Amino acid sequence: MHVVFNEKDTILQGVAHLDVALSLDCGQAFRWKRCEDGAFQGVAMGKFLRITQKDDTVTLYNVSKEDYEAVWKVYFDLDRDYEKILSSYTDESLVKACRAFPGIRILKQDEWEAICSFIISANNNIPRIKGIIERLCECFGEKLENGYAFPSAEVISKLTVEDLAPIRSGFRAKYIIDAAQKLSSGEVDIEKIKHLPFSEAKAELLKIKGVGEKVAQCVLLYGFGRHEAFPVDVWVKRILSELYPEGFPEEYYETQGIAQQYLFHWRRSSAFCE
DNA sequence: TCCCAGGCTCTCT
DNA sequence: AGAGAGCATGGG
Repeated sequence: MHVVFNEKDTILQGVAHLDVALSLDCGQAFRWKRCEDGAFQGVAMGKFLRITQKDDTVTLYNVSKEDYEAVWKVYFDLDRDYEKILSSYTDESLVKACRAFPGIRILKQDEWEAICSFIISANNNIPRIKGIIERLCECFGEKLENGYAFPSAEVISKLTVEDLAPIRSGFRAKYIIDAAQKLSSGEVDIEKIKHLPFSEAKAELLKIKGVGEKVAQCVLLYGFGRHEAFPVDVWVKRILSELYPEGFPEEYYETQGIAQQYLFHWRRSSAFCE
């Protein structure tokens, strides 16, 4: 991959294993919108981004070299060798899933945003998750030039369940507030979690109300970049019972979160029945 | 009207 | 330890 910085934009040429649309809209992040012209726009890491892709050329508009290096290169996981990872998958179903939707990358999202987003995801569907998060940002996030930042844990920690009524998150409101309070008080420490072994990191997240096994796995995968995390929702549960009744192959442990994302998207799509 | 959704908490065995 | 009810909301 070749990266070009012109006066305004950052352009990636010869990109391999990156499908921007698929990665931004496969159920791991909830704040991206597809524009009528096919571009994607959204806010992540406190910054607005407009991004387009044509074949193996990706353009990040109004992105400086500094922002690319510090933010978006990390967010899109561009330093990881997906060719190497995907080619290590020899399992028949997994190969099918990867071939059906090549280019999905595991986004490295903000840790707090991932915690909050996946608390909201509990017993919920993706369109409604997006709506709740959008209202959360519009009501309590900092206004940017384009859109709103994700509100900080500090801001949310001072709110009540009644304050959150406008976002219509239902029974999850009390969990959002509990998470914000535990994070802003330091009872749950993101910096500490980053350096803990997997099971201990998960145990820290489980201290938050509304965070159970599945949400914790999602947070570790999408917020902390822990690719050994393996979230099991209803779709992955179907995959496991249908295709891996003896359990998911252990040989893929280190990257099983990536495998899981391909399988999740494949099982939800019509391609699965073909 | 019913069922389902990237589940969790609480309670009862 | 494991099973089951209840939970807010809205789309199909």
